[in-house]
Amino acid sequence: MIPAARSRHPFDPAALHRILLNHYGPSGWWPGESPFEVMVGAVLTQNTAWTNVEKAIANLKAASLLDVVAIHATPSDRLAAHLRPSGYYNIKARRLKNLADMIMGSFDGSLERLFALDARDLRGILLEVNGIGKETADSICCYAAGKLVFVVDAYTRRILSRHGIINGDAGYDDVQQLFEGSLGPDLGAYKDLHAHLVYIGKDYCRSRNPMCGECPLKGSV
DNA sequence: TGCCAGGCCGGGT
DNA sequence: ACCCGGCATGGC
Repeated sequence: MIPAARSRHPFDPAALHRILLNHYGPSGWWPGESPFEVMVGAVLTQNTAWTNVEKAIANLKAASLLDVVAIHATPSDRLAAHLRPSGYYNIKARRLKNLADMIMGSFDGSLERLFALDARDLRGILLEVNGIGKETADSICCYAAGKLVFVVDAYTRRILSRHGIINGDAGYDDVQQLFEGSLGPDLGAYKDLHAHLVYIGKDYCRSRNPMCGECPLKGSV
C-alpha cells in the first residue's frame, strides 16, 4: 500500500529532482574510489557523520585493508583500531567482516559475481548479513552495484512527512515504492535525488519549525 | 556544554 | 508488531 498523502497533487519525484538539481547542481555522490570503498562507507556511515567516516577509510587505505580479502583475514579487534574515528568501531569492525565473509564464502571474493545478481536478489543477500539493514543494503545496491534501487533514510521521511506527502509512520518499503514507482529507469536520478535529500535534510526542519525560510521546495512539492 | 550524525541489532513487552 | 537501550567518535 502506498502511504496516504494529504497533498492535493500526486508526488512527482522526477520534478522534485529537477528542482534540487536546478537549485544546487549535481551532488557528486557517492564519494568513493571503488565499489568496495562505497560498500565500506555505507556501513561506516551508519548513524555517523561522513567526516568521521573519511578518517576511518583513510586509515584502512593506509593499512592496505580496504579490500575484501584483507578484511576477511584481519582479526576484528585489529580492524577496529583503524575504525576508531568513525565511532561504534567494535561493532562496525564486526559488520565489515560479516560483509567480507559473505562475499568470500558465497561469491569467491568477487564483487563482479555478487553484483551479477539482479537487484532483488542482491538486496536479499545483503539483508542477510548481520549489521546490514535496508538503508545500508540499498545504498550498496544503488551506489556500488549501480542497481535501480532508491535509498530511503530518515531525512527522506522527514522531508516528505513535513510536506504532507507521507504519514510519519510510513514504512520503509512504502516510501521506497513511492520513488521507484514514479522515477524512470534513470540511475543518475536515483543517485542524485537521494544525495540531495540527505544534503538538504541536515538543516531542513531540524527544529520544530515546520518550514525553513530558504527551503527550495517551498511551494513546489 | 549538550546534541547530533546518511542505522542496526537484540531483548523485552 | 512495536519499543528501547546500546553502540562511540568528532564537530558545531
